[in-house]
Amino acid sequence: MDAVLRADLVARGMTPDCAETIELVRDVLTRVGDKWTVLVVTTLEPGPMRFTALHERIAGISQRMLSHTLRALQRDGLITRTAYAEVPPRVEYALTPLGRSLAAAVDHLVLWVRTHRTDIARNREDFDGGG
Amino acid sequence: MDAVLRADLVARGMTPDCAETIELVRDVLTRVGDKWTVLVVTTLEPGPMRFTALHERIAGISQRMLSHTLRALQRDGLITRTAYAEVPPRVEYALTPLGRSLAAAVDHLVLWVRTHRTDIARNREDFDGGG
DNA sequence: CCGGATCCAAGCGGATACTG
DNA sequence: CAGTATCCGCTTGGATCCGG
Repeated sequence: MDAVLRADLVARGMTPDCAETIELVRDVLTRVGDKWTVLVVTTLEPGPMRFTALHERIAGISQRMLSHTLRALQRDGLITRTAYAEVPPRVEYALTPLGRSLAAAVDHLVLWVRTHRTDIARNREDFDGGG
Repeated sequence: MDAVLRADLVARGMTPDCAETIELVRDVLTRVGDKWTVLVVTTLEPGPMRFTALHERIAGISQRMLSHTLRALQRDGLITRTAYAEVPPRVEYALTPLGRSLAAAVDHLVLWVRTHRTDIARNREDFDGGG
């Protein structure tokens, strides 16, 4: 991954274990924080869904980005991809237990945002307006 | 913000309130998930710190990105910036209560990563290696 | 000491067209 | 139906120089 950064963190007095954790946290946050991941995961929460169903329900996403996002989630083991040998083809995506547990962890952040969004909005207005 | 996306979410059957929450969640995750925010926040956790101290402790960050990251955090009200009229100039940054509460919310994600990082690493290896 | 201004490279994400 | 390929603009982030 980013061995240089890890070495830097260790040099700052961190244990290698803690440094690697920070790396991974940033990595996970970067993935979850991209444009579509949260929407895809929340859309999958009720149950398995097909590619086209996701494409219809997540209005505004392109086929390319839906495909990329699904593949990234699959790579991390957060969703499963099941292709059925039928005509026409059918592919279903579903959250794994790991994906569900991540969604639960993200829920804490969702709760934090719901609680403090007015604070943030006001802070931004003050900062932008008041200089 | 992204009025189009919000309209899309509402069209999907979401309440405007919930749609706005998802927007803000994505917004916060995007901010927190950038390259340096987590490191800056964790570095500030022990107490207030000067620009140069941050620059030294967060090895690898450029002055430009440190400045940008600090300003973004300040804009959201997550840190304070205190400039002292001295020669040479002295500026101190510190987490606000809001910033501290966000750090606590992020801690859940940190815990999740600590718990499941081996799973994720193995999933990626399987996916990359196994095709 | 603190950072703004400028320039530049890499990657994310969108539109469109095309396959099994 | 479920994607892949190509092209392209925009944003992120780094290097460097300059000002208060």
